[in-house]
Amino acid sequence: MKIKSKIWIETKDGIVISEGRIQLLKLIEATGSLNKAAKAMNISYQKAWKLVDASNKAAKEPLVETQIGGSKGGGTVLTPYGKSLIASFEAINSSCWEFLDAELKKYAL
Amino acid sequence: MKIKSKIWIETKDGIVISEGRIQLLKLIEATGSLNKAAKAMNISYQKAWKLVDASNKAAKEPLVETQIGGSKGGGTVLTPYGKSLIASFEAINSSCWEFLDAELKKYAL
DNA sequence: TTTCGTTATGTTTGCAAAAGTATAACGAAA
DNA sequence: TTTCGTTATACTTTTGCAAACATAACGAAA
Repeated sequence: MKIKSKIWIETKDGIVISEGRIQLLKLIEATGSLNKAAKAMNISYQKAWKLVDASNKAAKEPLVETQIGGSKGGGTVLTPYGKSLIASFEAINSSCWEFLDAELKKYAL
Repeated sequence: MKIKSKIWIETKDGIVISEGRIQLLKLIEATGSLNKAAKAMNISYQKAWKLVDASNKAAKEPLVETQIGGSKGGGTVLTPYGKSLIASFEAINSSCWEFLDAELKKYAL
């Protein structure tokens, strides 16, 4: 008997961050490229782009900044705001798991 | 900026209970019939039946008991275990919401 | 033994979400 | 001014899953 949860943060403009998007953002941070991050996650570039675009539009300020063209083709990097969102979300998420496990123990099911 | 969550309880045999199933179980309790509960929820009987069957199989003991045939055709009623699961789940769920709201306030996003 | 409303289950259909395909735009460096 | 890897976006195809459809089983009561 296990209790599970999925949490996410949203505004009136849509979902800002969720478990799946966290993974993508971390890979962007690691690779400096949305294209490479998508490949590492085994999802299409198009899907990855839509996720990031939706998060950027839902948040009060962008989580990533992109650059098109150049000798290296371009790239995507996290903004300081994006980095802080990841950290906060992960902290809340793991404390939520702890909380729920403790709650479940209160009941004899 | 709002934080949202979905929680559910599962065993190795599958999902025992979740937000959607709670609603169905409550309507079964109110109507005494899976068929009527499905109609009230505007879902097909087949879908409702699958949900209830999956819950029954995943839990250590059934949440509902069904009767086939008879002058009234049959019916479905909650077991005491089913009733206690509903109560526990709802208590955990609302305390989880409170917890997450409080957590979010800790971070300036 | 016929009727009726229910549970139980298999089969088919439809559709929306996901995946795949294609292509344009970009700009630093050689 | 050509090349290259990237971002950005439109269009088409696939496919997984939910809904719809169909039907059997059941048993108390008339």
